[in-house]
Amino acid sequence: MSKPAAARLISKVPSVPRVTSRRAQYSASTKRALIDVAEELLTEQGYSATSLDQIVAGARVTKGALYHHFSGKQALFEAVFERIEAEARTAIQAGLKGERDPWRKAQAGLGSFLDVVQQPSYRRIVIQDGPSVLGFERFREHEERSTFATVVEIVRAVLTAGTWDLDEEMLQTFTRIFFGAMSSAGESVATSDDPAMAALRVEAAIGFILAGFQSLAAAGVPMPDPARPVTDTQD
Amino acid sequence: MSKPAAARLISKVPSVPRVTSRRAQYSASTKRALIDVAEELLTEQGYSATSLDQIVAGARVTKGALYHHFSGKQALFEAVFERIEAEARTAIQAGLKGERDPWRKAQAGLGSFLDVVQQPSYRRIVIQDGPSVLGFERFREHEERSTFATVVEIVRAVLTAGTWDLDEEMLQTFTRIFFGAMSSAGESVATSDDPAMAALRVEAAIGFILAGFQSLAAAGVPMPDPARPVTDTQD
DNA sequence: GTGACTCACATACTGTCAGTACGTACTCAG
DNA sequence: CTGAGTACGTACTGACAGTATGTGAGTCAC
Repeated sequence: MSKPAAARLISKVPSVPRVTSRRAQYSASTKRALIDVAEELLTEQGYSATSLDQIVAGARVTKGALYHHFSGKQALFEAVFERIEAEARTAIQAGLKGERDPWRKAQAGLGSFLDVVQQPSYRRIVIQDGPSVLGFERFREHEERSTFATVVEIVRAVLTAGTWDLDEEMLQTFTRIFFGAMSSAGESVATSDDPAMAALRVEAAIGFILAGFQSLAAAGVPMPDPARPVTDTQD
Repeated sequence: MSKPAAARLISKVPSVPRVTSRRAQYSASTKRALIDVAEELLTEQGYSATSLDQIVAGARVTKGALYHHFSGKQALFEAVFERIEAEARTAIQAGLKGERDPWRKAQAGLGSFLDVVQQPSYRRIVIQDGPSVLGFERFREHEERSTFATVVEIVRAVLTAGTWDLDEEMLQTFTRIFFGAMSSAGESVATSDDPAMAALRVEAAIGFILAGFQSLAAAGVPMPDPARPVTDTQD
């Protein structure tokens, strides 16, 4: 009994033209199954508490299959990580759709981010285990390409709307700050007893900070330039 | 040879009154040695890449000694973690000393925080491995008791100086936001090619945000209250 | 001082798990 | 039909966290 049955589940092979072979479909299916099971177990138990034996058992294959598709445990983790982050990115960008005003765009982006960050898989795999398993370098690289890249554009829109002309360095700095603020705030929302209320508070607080920006813009206060000494900003 | 010589290094046993027994001193010394070696190796290699065999070899004891003092690898990590965080806290509070004005206090606190966050041991053990090894719950508990507690007081001072009366919930929210902002900014400083310049940029950016607060305070803009529906703060 | 007792380790072992080496069935091009 | 390559399965190894148990050096009561 239970000879590890490889993948099936390819229900409707279209009798129409052969674009990929059945073998390739089987292969892709087992790879997907591995990622699916891994995501579930990694979310529930975390990286170190999840064994490869558990994963391959859940996917009804053996370690041979796993090591055929992935170079190791970390690579499998990274595949799961990438999928979750990609989903998060599209969710956030979907929330931005339609918003034209930079300030409202920022608020909308924050809202969808606060939704994303409450998903257990995102919290556990991306936020909690991500930096440790991938190392900070690789983690940062992923970030830059996904959610962070989205935040950069929002912050850019907000700051240029404030009529400040900014060099790229300061834009990066502001984005890092806002990104960190949102991550930390999102985490407090996720762990709150009343996430909905906590989310409202976060949105209010960030809104207040943005209002401060608007106030400074209205008053014509210039963006500080750390390249020049502090004393006199203008001659 | 090389029978694992237990701790010595108790150089000057005072012939004066017995406050602790020699045994207790030996014991405390080997415990310290374990924590010292563990901190070094954990900083260099990270948690999972550091084996207990390495640590006990470095401390010139055996696993028996380690498991006598600590319940396991995680407990040893936590001891190291606590010491590093305690040092960070005192360093930050030392930087606050003397500053009376809340706004200057915030800037000073930020400055010392940016110093702390550049230490390899803090970055690796607290920021990178901490959440994953301890789990988010325990990590948060440590945070609340150390650096976070300091930030709460700074933020409270700043906000009350802005003449806003705030409920505790919003204070917590603002603190979370600032704490996250500082952590993320600090990390970008630490990984920067030119940390000194990056630190200046971060200080300028946070200063700008604080200036926004001051501007709102001057204009008499009230603190938003998410408990009540959105009132129009804009023109 | 001397035995009893306990603490602070050391030694030897076990179970678990990531990773590897190698065999094999199945598919597909020619 | 056949050789080749893919997509696995099986069996094993080394490393490592944790445990069970032994032991000798302090410490203390008398």
